[in-house]
Amino acid sequence: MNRILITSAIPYINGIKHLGNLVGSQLPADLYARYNRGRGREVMFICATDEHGTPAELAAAKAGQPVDEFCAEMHGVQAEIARGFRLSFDHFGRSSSARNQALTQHFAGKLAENGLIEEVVEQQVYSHADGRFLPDRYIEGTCPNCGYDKARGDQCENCTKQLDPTDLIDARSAVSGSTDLEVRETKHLYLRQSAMKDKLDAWISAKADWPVLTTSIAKKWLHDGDGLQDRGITRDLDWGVPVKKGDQDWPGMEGKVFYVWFDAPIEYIAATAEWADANGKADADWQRWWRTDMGADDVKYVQFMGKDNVPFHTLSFPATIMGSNEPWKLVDYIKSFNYLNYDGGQFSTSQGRGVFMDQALEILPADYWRWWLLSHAPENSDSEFTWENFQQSVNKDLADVLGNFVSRVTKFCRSKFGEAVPDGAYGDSEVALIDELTPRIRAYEGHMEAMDVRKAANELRAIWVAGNEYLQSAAPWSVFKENPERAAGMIRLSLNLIRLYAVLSAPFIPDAAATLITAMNTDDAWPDDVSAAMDVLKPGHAFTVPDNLFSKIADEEREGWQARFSGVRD
RNA sequence: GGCGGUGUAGCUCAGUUGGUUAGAGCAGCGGAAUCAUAAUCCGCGUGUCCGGGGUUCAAGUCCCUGCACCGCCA
Repeated sequence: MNRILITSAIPYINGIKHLGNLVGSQLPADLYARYNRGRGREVMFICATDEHGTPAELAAAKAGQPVDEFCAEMHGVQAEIARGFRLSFDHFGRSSSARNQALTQHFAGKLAENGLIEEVVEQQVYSHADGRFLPDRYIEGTCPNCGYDKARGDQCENCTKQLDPTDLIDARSAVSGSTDLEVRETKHLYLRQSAMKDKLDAWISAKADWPVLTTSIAKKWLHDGDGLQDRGITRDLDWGVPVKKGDQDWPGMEGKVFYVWFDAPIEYIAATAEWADANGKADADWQRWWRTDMGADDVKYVQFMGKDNVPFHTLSFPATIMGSNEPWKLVDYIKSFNYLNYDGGQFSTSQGRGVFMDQALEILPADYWRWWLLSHAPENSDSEFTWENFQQSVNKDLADVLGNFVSRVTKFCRSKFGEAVPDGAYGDSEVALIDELTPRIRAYEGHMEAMDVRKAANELRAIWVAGNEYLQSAAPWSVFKENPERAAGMIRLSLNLIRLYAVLSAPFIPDAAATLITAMNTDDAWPDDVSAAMDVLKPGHAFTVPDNLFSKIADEEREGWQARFSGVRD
């Protein structure tokens, strides 16, 4: 399979994500995308904003904007931050697109045709003042249990008791404060996931190579209690995909929209169609990624997400795909992540705790964050961000080991031989280094193929260290005094090593890699043959000495950030 | 209350289907070198693998139990 389809869980439109969100989906997805492109494979890397639902409506109202304008603006903000982190999406779509609307309605129609949609009448609270139905959590009142006066319709945060909105005393709308509420009957559509339980179970059971985090969460939902439950896929809202059966009206569902979790994963497909539209491509150009009857059988499809998104991607979305009875591409591998904690607690969007993506970029270039986050990715268990650890790791790995290697080699060369690759033969120590590097690079590739992010980072670091070890024992600065030609061979190898590092490191630290490629005045072809790769830069090849790749984080800086980010975001 | 997860060196973490003296990076200590961003390289770990039982020739690795922290659900 030389075509790889990669999707990252799509971030909600409401606000800017924190570093924990980033490392759980978009960043490792980008790492994998860049690696595969580096290996010469055809990659389609898709992400988007998840724009529908009540939180977006309320955030827009708070900002005094129509919800569509609000989303358009926030999409722009998130896209800009993604560029700042060098997330190399082929397309960053929007779940509110016409493409997604049509596809979502199409899937709903097919599911209905196949008897997988059930219409259910239920009771829900309607607010006359707001002119809308209110989700349970947007109804406030006094808790009948403990008397707390800001209990929510789904749960009292004070005594943690689960509530029904009708339990609340003096219930009022959390949106407007109005007490003019009424319980009304309303009809909703349910996706009959329970009818597909066995099929999903068999599918998941066959995925022995998936991370246990992924399969264990899926199995839990499949087998816990009464097993996989049907889920409502519609809501009484204005902002969303209107409920339709394909392009036909759906009697009795007028004025309702599909619930976000139904339309959000369909956006992976729709965003690829958006990509085609944006680039003047034909439908066949996106369908070859998604329709197994149009070439997608040759595609390897990998999804990246945090563990909170696993149920939707292992059960709900596959139920949608399978239930359509159409030849859509199912996911081949789901890479899931645990949570990243922040300095002893959790990152929290709602509480504004931790470092958010825009703030991170204000402080330091993307490469610093990319390197630390990926080399500490929460793969096997939750992991922890601390400022001391961040400072030490980044200073040591990036500035001291990699950056300083480049600096010492290029500056030594400039002072003794000038800014061109010197002419000198390779001896035993150079061959020995190549012999050490070759299995290391193969191991690095293996970890990248397996999406073992931390292991890949560790191997890459070891490859950087090998250069310093070599240089230290070869000691061209000493050899030069007696045998300049021998020293020239050592430096020629070291300059080629810099090029090698740039190529290998690009998925982790793309900006620094690009700087090195430019400085070395060379290309970024992958080192399939390490020996040959050590001979790309020929004697006489001109280069320039780059500025220091990474400046170090000073203690005072770290302390300042520590203080600045100790509280909550404004 | 139920279910699940985690608990390994000062810190962040690896430890495959139970099998030799439990590992890595960072920090710390000692040394070498001086090309380089006072960077680099070499050497140095007697850790109750949370506590307590148990299975086994053999357990960080399996079972039971207690404790701590964290999730999810009622």
